[in-house]
Amino acid sequence: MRVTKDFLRGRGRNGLTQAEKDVLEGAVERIEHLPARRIVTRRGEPVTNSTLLLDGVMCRYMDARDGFRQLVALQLTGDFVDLHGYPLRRLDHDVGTLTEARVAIIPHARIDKILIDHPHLARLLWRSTLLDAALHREWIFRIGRLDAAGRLAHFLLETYHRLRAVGAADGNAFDFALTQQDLGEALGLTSVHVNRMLRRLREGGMAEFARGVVRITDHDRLARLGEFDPDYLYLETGTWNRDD
Amino acid sequence: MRVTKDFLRGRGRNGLTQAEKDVLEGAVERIEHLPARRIVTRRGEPVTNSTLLLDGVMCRYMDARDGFRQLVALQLTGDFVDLHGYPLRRLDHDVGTLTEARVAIIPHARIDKILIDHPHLARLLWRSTLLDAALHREWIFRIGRLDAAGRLAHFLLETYHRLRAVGAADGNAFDFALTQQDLGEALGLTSVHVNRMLRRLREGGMAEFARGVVRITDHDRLARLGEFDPDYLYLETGTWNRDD
DNA sequence: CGGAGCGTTGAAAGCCCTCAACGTTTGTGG
DNA sequence: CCACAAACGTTGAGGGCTTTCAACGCTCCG
Repeated sequence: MRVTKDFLRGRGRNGLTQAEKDVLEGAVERIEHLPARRIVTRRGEPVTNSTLLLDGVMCRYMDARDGFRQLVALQLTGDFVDLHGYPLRRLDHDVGTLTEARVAIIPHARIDKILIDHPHLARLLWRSTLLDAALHREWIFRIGRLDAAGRLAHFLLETYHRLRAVGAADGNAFDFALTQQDLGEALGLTSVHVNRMLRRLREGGMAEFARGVVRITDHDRLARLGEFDPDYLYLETGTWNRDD
Repeated sequence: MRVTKDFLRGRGRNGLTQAEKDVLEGAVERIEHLPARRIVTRRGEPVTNSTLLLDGVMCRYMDARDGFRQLVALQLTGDFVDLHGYPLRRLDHDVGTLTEARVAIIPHARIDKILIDHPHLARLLWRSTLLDAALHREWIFRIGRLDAAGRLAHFLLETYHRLRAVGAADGNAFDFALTQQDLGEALGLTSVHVNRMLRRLREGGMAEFARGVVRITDHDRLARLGEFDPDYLYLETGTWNRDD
């Protein structure tokens, strides 16, 4: 089984030729296991490898003066966590794990070769970094324009659709080992208020989150509350994604 | 005079060879003039050209149900407004002008050729889209973790440093033809509260904004208030020298 | 010169935060 | 298997920041 099988899965992986999948797989230098709640990269450090997340949940974040931190991205299975470090050479944020994680390490020197020898694959690598940017934009919208309940609704649906694309959502539920504090750091809220809003969603019959499992109980009303439209995820529609 | 002279100016343009500058200049199909307050591209539309902003201020934004909009990016001289539309093929947000603008149109077919023939230039184009992503991340931080005065301070400094990089800030002042409503749409605030916070910055002797001109009167205190560090702008000189 | 858009200011209401206490779950060592 | 501690989750009360609503002044331009 290829370790890169979930890269762009459900989001344009079908645009890769078999040869390109082989090239990408061959670019992996090694696999690493990371414990939960570990800082992986600090902002400003020069980076020479990029990291493909195979399993687990990681995040990118920035610290505020008051000790709180703001998540700027949540990385799930199949995501390149820091491919943007290839053109940028250093990162403007920290990277860490939230759960235990398994990652594939890809040296930048091998991406150099891809740019020269495989321009079409290079364009898809570029594209994958821009899917992250589209997520960033939606996060700006979510924090800037939605109230607390709307932000939570939007975030849960975003995560649900992303996980479904890589086959990690089972029906209307998915495993999600984040704390209410984590949710608050992603949404610009306190954990106390996240707790209250989760209760509101639960009592409204829209979504439940307990013991590391999220269940979407009324997708339509949740989407209306969070003004959620999965357009920005650039998901493939109608195609079934086999494991290759 | 090259129309692409401000592309990556102050932010890595020196990494371009003369030949690459020529290639980029040659990729321009035509120049267009746009009036102020015009919608240029609507979300979802397929895009086949990319737009380099030569002069003026443009923005990217998303509409909320309540009629308000959230800016997700502000584009200044030298910015590619929608280069991400090249790998993505369609946009997940609207694009519009705030002031009159002059733009260069670059067909995607010509970028295809750059990817094949000029991998190093391709990497710098990729990089320029990731500089936008770094701005997105900082916007998430700003809206998610700073109070209203901090957001405003941070935003004014960000704009000041970006304009300085392309030679469009004169000492501690720069022309900035936005309304307080525009600022609110960028910062997730109402125009009324923007007004109050501008007064606070003015009375605190930190910054002034009147008649389309911003003046930074105490860079250090403003930076402290906005927790601003220009690191994420990836400016070439690394300097954020005050001119006072 | 009149109107529309923008800017300014005040008062009141609402959303979210802070602080605090307590209950629940998880993990660890005896 | 139990005891215990630490982390996480839950709930209430009060306060603060921002919004809402409203009114009015200013500027610019047709």
